[in-house]
Amino acid sequence: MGRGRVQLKRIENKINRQVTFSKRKAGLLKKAHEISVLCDAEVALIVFSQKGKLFEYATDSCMEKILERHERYAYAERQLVEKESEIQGNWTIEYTRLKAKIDLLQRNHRNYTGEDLASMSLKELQRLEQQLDTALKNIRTRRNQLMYEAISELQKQEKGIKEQNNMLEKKIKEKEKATVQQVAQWEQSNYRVDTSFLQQQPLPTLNIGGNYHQEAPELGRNELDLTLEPLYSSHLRCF
Amino acid sequence: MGRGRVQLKRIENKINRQVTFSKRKAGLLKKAHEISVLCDAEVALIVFSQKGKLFEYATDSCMEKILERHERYAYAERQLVEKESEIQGNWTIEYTRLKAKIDLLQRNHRNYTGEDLASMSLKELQRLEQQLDTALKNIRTRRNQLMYEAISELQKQEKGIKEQNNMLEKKIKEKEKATVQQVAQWEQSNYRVDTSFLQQQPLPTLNIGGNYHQEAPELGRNELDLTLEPLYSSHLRCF
DNA sequence: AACTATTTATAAGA
DNA sequence: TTCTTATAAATAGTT
Repeated sequence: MGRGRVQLKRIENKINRQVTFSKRKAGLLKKAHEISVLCDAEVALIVFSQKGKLFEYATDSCMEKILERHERYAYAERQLVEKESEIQGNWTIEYTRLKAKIDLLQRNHRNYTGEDLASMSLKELQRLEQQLDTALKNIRTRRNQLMYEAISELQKQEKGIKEQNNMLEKKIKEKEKATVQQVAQWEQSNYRVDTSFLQQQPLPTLNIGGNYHQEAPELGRNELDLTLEPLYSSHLRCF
Repeated sequence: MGRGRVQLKRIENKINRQVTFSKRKAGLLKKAHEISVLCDAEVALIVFSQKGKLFEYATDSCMEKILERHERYAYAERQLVEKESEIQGNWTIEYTRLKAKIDLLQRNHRNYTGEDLASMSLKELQRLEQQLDTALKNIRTRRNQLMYEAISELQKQEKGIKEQNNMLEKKIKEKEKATVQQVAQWEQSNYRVDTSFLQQQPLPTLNIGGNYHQEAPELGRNELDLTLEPLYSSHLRCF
């Protein structure tokens, strides 16, 4: 259609090519529109010029709809998008729900710390007071229990240490007794003997016996000291 | 191009429409291909027949590449999608954050109601006890204030009513006095007068005077009764 | 699907 | 880019 036959190959002359592109592009868009109207078809036409400029036609000016239809048709990619937006929707709802929950909890918590009482009725205050009173009783009971346990443990440890001490004392006395007897024997049989080494021999045995029991009591002592320290921890104060 | 002129409107004859679609579709695909080759352009053409059948042409048979380029180019829709998925990412983070917050608040709240104390250390228990004690003090102060206000209001109203009563009593006495005098006068001047109606005359005046002040005290009474009712409201117990 | 009269598109030139 | 115009191409109606 024109003054000469056209071979189906790239037009090498740049100007020619551009002009032809312009003309044919118009024709193509026109024909796309025509078939769309005449034949009730859905058409999407996308053209990028060599320079990268975009031209497009879409039936009812709804390119996205047609492209989506195409993707659904050809690649079932649409299902993916739907799934994503569904998740997104759920998240919006969930988000709102969580926010509301936090709001309520925080308001609630403020009341439980004795703040924001102005808006509460006498009835509500009495209810809150009762709840806190109960809570406080539970807490005191639990605290007392813990303290009692700690004291019991201490007493037990004290008793253990005392017993150990008694035992050690007994051993020392026995050793001393034995030593005295031995010295006496030696002195009787041989007057030249040197008794200076006897002051070192019994002591190691005494130390080894002591190590076994001394570590546990020390740990117990530390634990109790910590729990009775002044108050400073505050992860109940996050909000 | 054809034996008759064609109006740009839907071809009503179904057969004609289908035939025309078939012919024009071929022409359109051909022209799309031609411009693509001749002018070195990138073309994507999507056509859905009325029946929903898909026909497509794409330069270098690479539809997806062209569609992606289109989305990137024309609507910056790609950025939108990215932004959305970014929001989605934020939401995941936000969601986790909120969940954690709720968790902490709930654990916290359970402690504040005296539950789940087993896992708390003595130190934590003491801290909690102190907080609840303070809260309870605040709550009791506020409750006492409210009760005091209610009592004051009642006393004020009581005083008002008493004053009113005194005034009314006074009025009645004056009226009686006046009546007695009048009767005495009438009896002096005329012995035939009927005095039976005099027992009804002053009473209406007394009732009218009373209405003005009696409504307010009644309201005050109800308010106090309500606020002192037994505890049953429980929107502090949502979780 | 093929034919063909006609319309339409467009290459080349201005 | 646009207009003109000669001509190729497309296609409506027909077979």
